[in-house]
Amino acid sequence: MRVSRLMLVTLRDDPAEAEIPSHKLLLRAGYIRRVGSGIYAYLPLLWRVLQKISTIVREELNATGALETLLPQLQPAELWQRSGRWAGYTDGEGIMFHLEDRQGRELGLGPTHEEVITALAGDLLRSYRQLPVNLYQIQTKFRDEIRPRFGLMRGREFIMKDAYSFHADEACLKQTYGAMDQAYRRIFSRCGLRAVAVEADSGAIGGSASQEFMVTADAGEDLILASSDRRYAANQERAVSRPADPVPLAGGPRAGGSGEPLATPGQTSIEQLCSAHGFDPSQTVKVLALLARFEDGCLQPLLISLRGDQQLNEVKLANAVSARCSAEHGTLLDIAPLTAEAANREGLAPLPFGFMGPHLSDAVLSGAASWTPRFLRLADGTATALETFVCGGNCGDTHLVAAAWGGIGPAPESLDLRSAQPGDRCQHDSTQLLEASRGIEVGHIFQLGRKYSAALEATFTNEAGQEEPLWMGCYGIGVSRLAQAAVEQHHDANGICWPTAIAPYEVIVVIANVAEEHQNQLGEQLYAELQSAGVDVLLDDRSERAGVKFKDADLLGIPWRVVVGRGAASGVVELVERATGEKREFPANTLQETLLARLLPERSGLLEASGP
RNA sequence: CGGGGCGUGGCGCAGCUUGGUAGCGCGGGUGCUUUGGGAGCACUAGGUCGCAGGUUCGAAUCCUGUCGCCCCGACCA
Repeated sequence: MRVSRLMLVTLRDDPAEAEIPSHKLLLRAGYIRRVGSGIYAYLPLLWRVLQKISTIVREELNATGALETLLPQLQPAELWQRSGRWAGYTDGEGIMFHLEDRQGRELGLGPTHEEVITALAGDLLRSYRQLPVNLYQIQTKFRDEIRPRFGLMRGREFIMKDAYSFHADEACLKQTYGAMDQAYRRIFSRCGLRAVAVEADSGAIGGSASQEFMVTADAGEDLILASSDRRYAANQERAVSRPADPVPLAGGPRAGGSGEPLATPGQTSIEQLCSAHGFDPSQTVKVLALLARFEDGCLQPLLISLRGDQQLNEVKLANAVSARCSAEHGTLLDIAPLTAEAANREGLAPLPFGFMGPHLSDAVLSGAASWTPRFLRLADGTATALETFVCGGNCGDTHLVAAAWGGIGPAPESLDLRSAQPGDRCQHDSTQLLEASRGIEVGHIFQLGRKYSAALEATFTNEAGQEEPLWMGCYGIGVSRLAQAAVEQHHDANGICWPTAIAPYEVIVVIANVAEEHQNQLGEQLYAELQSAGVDVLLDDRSERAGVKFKDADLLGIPWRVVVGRGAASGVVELVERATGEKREFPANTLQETLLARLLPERSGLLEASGP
């Protein structure tokens, strides 16, 4: 391709709309244009990148025996109502764009395809003899994101590879899950990305085991916690650790465990309480009042106890609340702090905010207009493990010192609700500490189990002749996000440095001065030769000054640059490697050999990392 | 949705406090010179100052409303 015909529009200044390097560079180098919030045009250069990534994804998935397909994006509401996700995905903070056709039928624009694929699988897969099957597609997904940001990182329309596998039993599912894990590692490696696999929460999709693939980058939206020996890595949403030991409260329980009242005027936070009376935060129990809202309209007050020095992990809490209530009340829509104003609107007497203890009576909820008049009481294990502690006295300006479970009432149900923090000791080895880094989630694999197949009655006949729901897995890769993540990981002050395997072009031949006939002729000749050797090559034939063309070549990030300039008359050209800046001069007639020797291994991708 | 910010030629910005009819840099076009790291000179085209009301003799500037976009939080490939 000739640069003069490429519709190349590069920008000298950073566009005001972009914040992070990859977003700025993709805009400046003419790879993308914003059409609306979270909606981008993939310009010809980026489309080539996306196609190269897609090819790698196809090759690796096909090698595992997966089948490519293409499913509809416009999906009937009825399908989603059957799986029970229509309400959750359209009400509340639902992410599904939905519409009505002129017959008044409701339709959704696919944010994911579990429903469609499971319905099809239920139709087509009837016998264990047909299993396992793994289907995938690469296409645009639509999600009404609460806040689109960072260009392609979180768009409302984006390209995703999604795959769904179907199995006769769980062992087979685990086998395919493992194969996908390996395929994903090869895909990211071939794309030139440094990616790490981390344990993850399953989120709205549900299911049991799940693992995310994170491209490490400062601009990443997720916090990864990993042990220094690399044997453990998890998303903070999911991460577990050993909490620091509490500082024991001297003297044991007082007043038979019901605690001794202490005047704490205006001391509504753990910090204020501790600094006023010399307590350590780990000697206290803090109590959070929250309100869970469900699909069926149920509003369930929550009373959560945590050790004072710990932070609540909202993902763990949401999972715990769903597990206890969703069977009766449907999808958990959200959990929000229970505020004084909300309590007032319910017609309740004021709650002792800032002085709540774990034994706050359900009586404070009696007469509530719409809430369930009983707290769901849960506690983190660090709180229930305390023999004695300081907690709120359930009336204004009073705390209880040296209270104990049993003395103030029974301990709530105990589970892991705390956020693991950088610096915490690891569970697998307490000499290892968790270290934090940031990551961009580019892939996520799930063992879904039978959630969707049971809901949509997608069954098969097993070896014993009985009908049972299919076992399912699902596996996603954010293709357009991956392209931007690659830029985030591979750029410098002058522009993008694409890994060769996903670069839009592999080589750019720059004619320094098109007015010089020698240069022109030699440039054209090299361009033709590289093309016929199967190289993806650009020819910068524009009548710009050399400096402009060099700047553009660097900004675009083409891995190899061949400069046809002063040496052209004597048949000498210069070869420059974008990533390192390394320059070497060659006789033009040996260029192709030298270049191909470098290009061929780079093209196949498999990185230094997985090396010999 | 809560909090913060911004809308002025294609892009990046100034002007707004203290109203007087719009400017700078980059980019575009033409010509000459230049030609290995975003060239120089000259000429030139291009803007209902997001939109709608209001105040005023007069509004980019002040007031009200509205729309759009960006950043921080909740959502996720």
